[in-house]
Amino acid sequence: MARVRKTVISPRKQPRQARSTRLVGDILEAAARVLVRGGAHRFTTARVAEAAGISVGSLYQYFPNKESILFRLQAQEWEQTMGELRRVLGARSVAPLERLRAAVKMYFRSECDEAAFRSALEEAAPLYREAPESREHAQEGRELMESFVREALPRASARQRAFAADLIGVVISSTGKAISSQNRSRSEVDDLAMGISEMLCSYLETH
Amino acid sequence: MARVRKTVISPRKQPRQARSTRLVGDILEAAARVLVRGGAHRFTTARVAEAAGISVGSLYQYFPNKESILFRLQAQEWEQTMGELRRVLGARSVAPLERLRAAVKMYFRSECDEAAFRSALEEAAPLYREAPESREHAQEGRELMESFVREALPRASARQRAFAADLIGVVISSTGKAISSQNRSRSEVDDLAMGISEMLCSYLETH
DNA sequence: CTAGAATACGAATAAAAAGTCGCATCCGCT
DNA sequence: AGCGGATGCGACTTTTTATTCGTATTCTAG
Repeated sequence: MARVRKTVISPRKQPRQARSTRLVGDILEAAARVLVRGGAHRFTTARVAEAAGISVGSLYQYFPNKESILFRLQAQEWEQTMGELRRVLGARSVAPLERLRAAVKMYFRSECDEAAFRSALEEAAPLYREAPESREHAQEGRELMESFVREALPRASARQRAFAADLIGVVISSTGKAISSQNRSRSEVDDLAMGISEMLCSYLETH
Repeated sequence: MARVRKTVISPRKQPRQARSTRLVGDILEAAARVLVRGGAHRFTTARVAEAAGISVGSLYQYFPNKESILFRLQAQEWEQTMGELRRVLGARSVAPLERLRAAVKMYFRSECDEAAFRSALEEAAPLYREAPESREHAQEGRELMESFVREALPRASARQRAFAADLIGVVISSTGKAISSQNRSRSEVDDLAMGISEMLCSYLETH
């Protein structure tokens, strides 16, 4: 039973000159378009190269395989979203529950506005999820939630806080995925954000 | 822009004799094993046939394509889960909120106990999701939630009820998926079920 | 018992896709 | 200018997969 799925993601070679830096950027942009247009199913290196106006050979100079392109796309998205979440949840001048509400609203909106891209990326997740880099992202998310809960529930036990952080994390991330895969209107999404953050806040208030 | 993805799912031919009936059953059992073992990624008709101890040719006598096998697996699972949900949520002798708690617990447990199968099926969803039969399932689910909410919130407006049903449906189904894909222990899952149903119930109580 | 229908078979076909490699071209530096 | 490394190329190889179809076998009705 050798389950040796070694998911290699790290770039094959660093671009040194200006043209190759541009090339890597072009590949990522084109990859996003290809992914949105055809879903994970039709995402092939040949199509990406064609959409970027380059050859497959060039693509493989900087990406060791197809998965690494998808991972880079996901990583960019993750970085941006995490930055915004950190900013919203860490705003000390605002009451914790207000911050949570704002975070949910912001996150749901981003899932809604980029629904096609996010859901396609999610569909492709099995291809890059095994990479160690992906696990780090998950860990980062957990830490963010824990530090938020530490502030929101300063008098709770560590055990209670860990549970609350897990619960909130699961609810937000999973419903967020549902939203991007369901093609909902922005107003529907705002309503859902209201409802869910209300639920989460009243949960926190009673603990 | 021809988006003609005709997802055909309906069986090619009905089994008439006993041996072919058995064969169809064998295929579905083997398919489940293959899916669990290798994920959607490694799910091929050849592997299914081999695991079932038959030939590909026989497989294609009763299934028009690979997707239809996956759909049948999903449909079986759906039928069973919907039956149990209907039973729990429809138990008139129990208070509505109690039923909701029981339903969440039951659903989460089933996701946890069959995690490998459910998450593999979810991974394969893009292959059969487009079929009209799949949309019917979603509709069925929505109707069940609406009829439950009609009972739980008899005095709410139709608009409020529709929103509550949607909210509850989204939260339960999406967190359920998260659970099956995260390989959690049963006690963790029970705790989450408690937390989430508490949230949902307190939401319903204040409306 | 036997004809014809149903079933089972699996080699063969055709399509698609990942990734490589030898060669041509370009860039920056001396 | 001209050298060496960096870059870009794309035809080609290899692997994998879905699905078909002609043939052999098994069942069942009369």
